[in-house]
Amino acid sequence: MVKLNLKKTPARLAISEFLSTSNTPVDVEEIIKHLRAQDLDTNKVTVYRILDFLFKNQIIDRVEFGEGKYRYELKKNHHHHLICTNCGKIQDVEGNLVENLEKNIQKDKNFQVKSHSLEFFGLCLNCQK
Amino acid sequence: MVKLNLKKTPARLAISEFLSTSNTPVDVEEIIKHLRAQDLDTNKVTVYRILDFLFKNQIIDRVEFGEGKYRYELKKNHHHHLICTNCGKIQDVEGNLVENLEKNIQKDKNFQVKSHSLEFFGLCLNCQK
DNA sequence: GTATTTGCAAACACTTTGCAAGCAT
DNA sequence: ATGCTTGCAAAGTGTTTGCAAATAC
Repeated sequence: MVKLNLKKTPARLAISEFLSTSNTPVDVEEIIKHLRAQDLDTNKVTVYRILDFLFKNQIIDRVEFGEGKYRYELKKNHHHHLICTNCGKIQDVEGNLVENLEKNIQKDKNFQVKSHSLEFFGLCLNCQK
Repeated sequence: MVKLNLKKTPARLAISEFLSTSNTPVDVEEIIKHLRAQDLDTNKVTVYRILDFLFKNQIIDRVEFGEGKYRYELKKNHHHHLICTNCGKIQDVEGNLVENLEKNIQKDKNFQVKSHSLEFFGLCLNCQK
């Protein structure tokens, strides 16, 4: 793991554990619900702060699926997501895939692709100096 | 254009015009700033309602770039975006590209890709019934 | 013991809703 | 004339901040 001044508080341990076992990006509400289920009544603010901490230390990724809120997942090998616009189910697609993507997903995953968004983050020419 | 019960109010005309001439997705703040610049003091709520109207009628797209807010752009041929994480500049990448993507962008666009996100929207097997 | 972490209250940013007044057709 | 559109006020989400109390080490 990363070397950090990380105190192992119950909330942190539980959130890390939850993110480890969850196989899709989760939102804050789901995290709190999970904590409650194991009798941890952690304040929402604390959850945000823990996520912020993990995010800034590059332990987790923060993603958006057009819902107007963030989702979080442990950093792992690069992958994409299949988001069902009907039930909200989120599946991972492993891969460095790039070609005939939608067709293959349609075939291999039985997922009816309606649309996708591909965004790049980085530095434009001016900002690379 | 699409046939709609669309009254041509000043705000709608100005927003449509702005979206037509803007070559990147804009947020609500930018729209309001633009309207003010031409002496249209349109209420923020009205802007949201007009965007909602255009979005629901599939005239515009609504995108998210991990900023915690929405951006809007006229629907057009499929493309991706280059978002500078330093200055916020957004560029379009035309295409049905899928392969060696980052390398090519790096080379052709002089954009230093740090990361990208590729999300698919559609229906999972259960929801296709 | 001490610095870090937490909870509470409050604020903040973005977006949506209810309702009455105003306007385009 | 009338139904669509707007403005205002308010509320609804999701997220962040200030500060004092609690806690891990």
